[in-house]
Amino acid sequence: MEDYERNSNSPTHEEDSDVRKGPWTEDEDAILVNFVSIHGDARWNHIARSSGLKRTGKSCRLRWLNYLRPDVRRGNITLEEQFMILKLHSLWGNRWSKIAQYLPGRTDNEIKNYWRTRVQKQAKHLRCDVNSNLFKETMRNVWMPRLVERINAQSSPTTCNPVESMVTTDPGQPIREPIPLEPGFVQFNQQFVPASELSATSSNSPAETLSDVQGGVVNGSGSDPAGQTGFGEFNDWGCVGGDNIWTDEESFWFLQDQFCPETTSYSYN
DNA sequence: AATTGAATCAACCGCGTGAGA
DNA sequence: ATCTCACGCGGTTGATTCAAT
Repeated sequence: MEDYERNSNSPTHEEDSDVRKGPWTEDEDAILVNFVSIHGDARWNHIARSSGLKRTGKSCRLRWLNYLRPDVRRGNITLEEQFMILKLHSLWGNRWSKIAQYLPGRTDNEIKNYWRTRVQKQAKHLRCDVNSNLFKETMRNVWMPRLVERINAQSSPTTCNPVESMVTTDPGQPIREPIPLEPGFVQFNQQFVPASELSATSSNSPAETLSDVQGGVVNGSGSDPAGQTGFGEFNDWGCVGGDNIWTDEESFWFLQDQFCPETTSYSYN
């Protein structure tokens, strides 16, 4: 028992067979919730031992944080959340837990999964690396403005302000606890976004601020080879429903044309 | 209806870090 | 100053679900 208590991260052989792995049962969940309500969400090895769960402290912690915690949010990632993820990832890279701090109720695991499944899929679609300049430019100049458009479009004037008016230069007023507020951040749709990023410009693209893309054409050229008004719905981007203007394939070729014209040979229908 | 491949997500693993002895 | 331990983070895996054929 002492050995087990000393190092739950490297169990001995006998302990190994005693440690449960895999999906949690409802009973286990109930036990864990009960113990956390008594002991608090710390000292995970202690909770694991004293609860009688044959789980490691690590496993208990993960289950609590990602699933059982009362304030955990489930369901689809909203457009605003997608925007935040893109924005914050462009600042901090794969700092999932840090990004998660700005998305109340979302876990680092969920955000990480979102990035890997949705965002990296788009990179694959574009046949480029997720860290490549092409992909970053696509994100900055097409997808993010497009998300802003969609966020504004879905905002009812009576219930929600357009994005432009949600951006404030006053970082001194925290909206939600326990979102940490860092100097230089601004509020965007009840979230805080680094102010410098909202007005950041790309070296080879037109100035691009949130207000620049208000309900408008993105990426300066605004060229829509199909003579239409938008860039499609990017269904793979988690945008379901709506009236698709472009197919994924058309979007792909458009983006390819924008950023890798030398490699593109195609014709639009 | 059955099969297969892709997508999704919960959970595990290894490593780094910080606190305390 | 060093060691041990617990915790947290990011990467990865594997089971399940979904969609296409």
